[in-house]
Amino acid sequence: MLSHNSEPQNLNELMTRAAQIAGLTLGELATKAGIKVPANFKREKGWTGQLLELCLGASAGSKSQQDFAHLGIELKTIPIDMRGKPLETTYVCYAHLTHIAGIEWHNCNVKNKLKQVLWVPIDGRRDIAPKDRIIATPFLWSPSVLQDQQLRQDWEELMELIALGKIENITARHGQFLQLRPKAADGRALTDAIGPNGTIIQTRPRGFYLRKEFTQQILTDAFR
DNA sequence: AGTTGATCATGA
DNA sequence: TCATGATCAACT
Repeated sequence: MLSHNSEPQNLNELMTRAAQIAGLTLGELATKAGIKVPANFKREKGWTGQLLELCLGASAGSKSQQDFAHLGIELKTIPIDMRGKPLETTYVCYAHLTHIAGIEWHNCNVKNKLKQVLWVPIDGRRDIAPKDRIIATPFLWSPSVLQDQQLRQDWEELMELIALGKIENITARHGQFLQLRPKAADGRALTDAIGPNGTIIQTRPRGFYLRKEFTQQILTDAFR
């Protein structure tokens, strides 16, 4: 990175910066940052998110917390098509599969990550070269009472299955708005989980993801 | 191995 | 065509 912007000191500063990148292509933004855009994302899948972290001044290296911890804001890019529809699900956080006693919705990672999100929609159509993909208008979002309830219901259903040792029965088809899917370097990665009868088993690491139907609603509300 | 940033690619 | 399951890279 040639220019990692300083951390925005307040919400106003963050939103001003975000507004200034709207309409730029990833190529134009990358030039400002002094980096090159990959021809495709077959290898650098998280490149766009990292470019935005760089340009908006997200606290780099500070993992397992919000991108702008002092502001309580999480940054998320979301690929959209010409009509503004999400092209991918949205990763939320890693799912802990053991030591889950005492974790409730109100103090869980999913709820905390999504308290306040700065969404940055970006044209993600694959027939457009990454350098030509245009950044749409970023906006701040917090879950509505209904959205919180929707996520909570899915989360509780998934966590109950995990707690009951049924992780291997969970597929991405569970959950209406929040789903659980593999999240690892490859299929060989393993982590501890609760198995049948409370034994510890090894399974593929998982992560929580927002379904497109959920993020579509967020986008619709934001631009309505 | 865990966790962040995500998109890819194949089967249905 | 599309979502699920798999995968890639960086950093700790």
